[in-house]
Amino acid sequence: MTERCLCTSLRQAAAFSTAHYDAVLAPAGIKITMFRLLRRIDEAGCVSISDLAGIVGLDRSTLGRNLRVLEKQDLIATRPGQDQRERVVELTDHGRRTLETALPLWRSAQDSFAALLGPDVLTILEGLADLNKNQETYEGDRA
Amino acid sequence: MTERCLCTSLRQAAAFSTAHYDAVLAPAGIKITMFRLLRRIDEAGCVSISDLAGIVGLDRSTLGRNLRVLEKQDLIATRPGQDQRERVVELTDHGRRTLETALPLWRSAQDSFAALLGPDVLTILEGLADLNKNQETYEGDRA
DNA sequence: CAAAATTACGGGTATATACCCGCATCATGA
DNA sequence: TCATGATGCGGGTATATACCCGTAATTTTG
Repeated sequence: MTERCLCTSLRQAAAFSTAHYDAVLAPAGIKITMFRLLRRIDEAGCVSISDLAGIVGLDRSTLGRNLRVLEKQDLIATRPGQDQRERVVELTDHGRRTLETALPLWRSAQDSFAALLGPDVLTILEGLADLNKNQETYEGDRA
Repeated sequence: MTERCLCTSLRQAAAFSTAHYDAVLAPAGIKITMFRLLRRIDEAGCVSISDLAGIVGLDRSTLGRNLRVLEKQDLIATRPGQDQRERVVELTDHGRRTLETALPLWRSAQDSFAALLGPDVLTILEGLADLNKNQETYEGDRA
């Protein structure tokens, strides 16, 4: 019985949780990763890709590709900003409706997952999310 | 301040931890994902892809692709098994040496990460890894 | 024993992610 | 004002992962 790799445990737990949220969100037609982006874009209103990347803590190019998928599904729209280098992102109507459909589903996934974990684990998990605080420029707000 | 998504927190924590382990393992020329596979293959001695997939809890095709990378780096060798449908995997000498180089590095990554988390979180995290127990056929052994 | 079901694998495709590089565009300072 | 440097973005490529499908081999069963 080799000692468990903490990193591997975390990765597996993340994969498990992702599958759980994805399954619950399925009726809305989006997955947890995309839900997260939509929610952040909704909050931000109208952001550049780089700014959003800072907010969500993703690489800019990663985010760009993810956004292209969302755009193809007509969930978001992008257009050049005042600064012609920027592309500015915002939700479409369809994106807003999708987000509204997804929100109670997310709520339910969140609650059932929290119940599965139990209160102790919950507290810990919230703390875990702050590991990244150093890396990320993003700060203060929670999600 | 929107409520944090537990799934996203977990995913971010996993990403952070992965970066940590990868950085520490870098001198050995492998990442934590590959280290994990090498270690399991070493334990198993000589397994088929499907069996190994069961052990590590990965999709067979995912594992197949990962193994191809390891094979290209001459860390493992594959050959057809007695059952001609199977491909059987084992470490090469280079793979074994790499694993030996990597082990103390992993140890160090594990210790520093554990220290970063603190004992409470540690206990929790070990429990988290068992979330998958249901999904996975894999059982009993730890890593 | 031959037909049918099962199993093992690879390939295609998709998601989610990162890094590096090049090309625009903007901002600055000589 | 205009060269130089910084910034924003996309593309190329790579890793890590999954699902589905087709093909080949084995096992089961009638």
